[in-house]
Amino acid sequence: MMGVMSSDLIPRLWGKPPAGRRGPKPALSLAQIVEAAYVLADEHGLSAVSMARVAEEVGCSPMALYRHVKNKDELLILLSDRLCAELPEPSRDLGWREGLAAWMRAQVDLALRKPWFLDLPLAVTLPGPNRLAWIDLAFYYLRDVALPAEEKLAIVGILSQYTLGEARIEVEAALSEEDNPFASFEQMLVTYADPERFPSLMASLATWSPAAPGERSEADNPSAFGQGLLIAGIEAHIERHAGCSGPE
Amino acid sequence: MMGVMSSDLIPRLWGKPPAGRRGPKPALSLAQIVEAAYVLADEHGLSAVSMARVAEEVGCSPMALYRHVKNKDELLILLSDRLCAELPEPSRDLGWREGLAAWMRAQVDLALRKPWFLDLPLAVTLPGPNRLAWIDLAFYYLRDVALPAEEKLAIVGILSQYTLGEARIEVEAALSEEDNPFASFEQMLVTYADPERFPSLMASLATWSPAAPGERSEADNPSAFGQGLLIAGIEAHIERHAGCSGPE
DNA sequence: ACTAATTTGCGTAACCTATAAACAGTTAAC
DNA sequence: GTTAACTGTTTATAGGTTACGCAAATTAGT
Repeated sequence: MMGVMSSDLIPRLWGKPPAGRRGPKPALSLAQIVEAAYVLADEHGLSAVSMARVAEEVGCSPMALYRHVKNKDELLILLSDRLCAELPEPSRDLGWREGLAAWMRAQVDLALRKPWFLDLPLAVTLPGPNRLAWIDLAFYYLRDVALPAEEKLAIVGILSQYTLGEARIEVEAALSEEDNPFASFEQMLVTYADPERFPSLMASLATWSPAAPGERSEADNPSAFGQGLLIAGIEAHIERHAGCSGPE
Repeated sequence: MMGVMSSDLIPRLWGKPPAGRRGPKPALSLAQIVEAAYVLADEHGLSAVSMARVAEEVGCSPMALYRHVKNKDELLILLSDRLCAELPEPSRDLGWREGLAAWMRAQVDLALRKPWFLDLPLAVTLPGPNRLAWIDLAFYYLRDVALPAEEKLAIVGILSQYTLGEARIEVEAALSEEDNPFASFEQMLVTYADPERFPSLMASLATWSPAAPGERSEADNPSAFGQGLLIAGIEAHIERHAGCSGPE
């Protein structure tokens, strides 16, 4: 009957100690499989990570992988947690503002270093040990901020999501070097944007100088704006709830 | 050699008038294909949207579709813009705060009505006419806010991204009715969370009462917190830049 | 106008991928 | 030893996509 929960993903994420093993010794280990996928993604992009290719790499039949992983999506979740192990921890001597900013930047930098990360179909990835350690770091920076755990969790979630978007923009910009990341967006606008159809948008954009190539509008860090906005929001929220930090 | 740009996606998104057609009259129209995909997704979920199934629906061979869309991903982009046509426009008599809140809520509500929306592999979807109209609405609410167009664009992007995450949470919660959306997250924590390994996280979570089922912690709107945070951030940014709204 | 070149729409065949199902060999527990 | 639990393989099916071929329609050349 196996009243097992819908997913053994969690034990697999955490390298569950194999229970009462009865059958033959496994020739493959999960770590080995994930590592093979990692190397493949790193060297040939995420598209090279097919079950067949991974199997070939570890020397087994493609279907053998399914004894260790429920399906390809699960392998990719494991892969994404594996990637989190590559995040370099910023200094712990930072205030929550600078700390979180560095925390975000490290993630964008990782995406720049491993662009295939953004090809992962993430959605609602359940964090594994490595990602959870990264979240723990965010909580470290927030340690002196007087907010309930659930709000901190929500904040970390929002920052993560923003970071992902920022990473996408920067990676795309880096790939089409010298080319504006909004190139296709701009082209679309100039070709089809109809002031009658999109009046508010066009009115606002009318005052926009599209930033000459090679020149950065604000600082040399285009993500500064979004980051600042989010940090400001957190600040405002903290101040607003400064007095009511008593229990209940 | 056809120095054609990498993508004819844009013309396709905008229902490009077919130029100097030379060959036989098309038996299929793009709109017809997208509509078939839309109906399939609506009735049987996104997994029912396979090239073969769509082709069957419009009465042609699977490969015929490739004369109208580059690949399945492009079909899905068209589909996602088609879905944006279903967004009901909130009242225009709202301040920017309330307007943007309603704008976000409408998107979450759409996701609740069409859960398959969240299965779309979106990433960096280039907006089509319908989505652009929706963005225009956001700019309408921001019309009296004195910020440069690029900052407004960044804000809208951040709100969109947050909304998507919020939608995911609410949809998941609605699917596992009565069940905590963080069920697996919580289970993972109680099983594996090690205070030595994740000290900051566990310290913060130690003061967390996991909210009894059926009870909502804050208001009956769990998204209030994130929305409030973002709106507060925007407010703070506006105030900070209140005086320097002059040109350059 | 008539033909030929060209361009376009669609189908067939073939390949790769993911994965379900059935199978076979292995080992520990009884 | 028998059995149950487990590992990996073989086989089969469905879906996405490329290569290619034929037919239709439009344009050019005469």
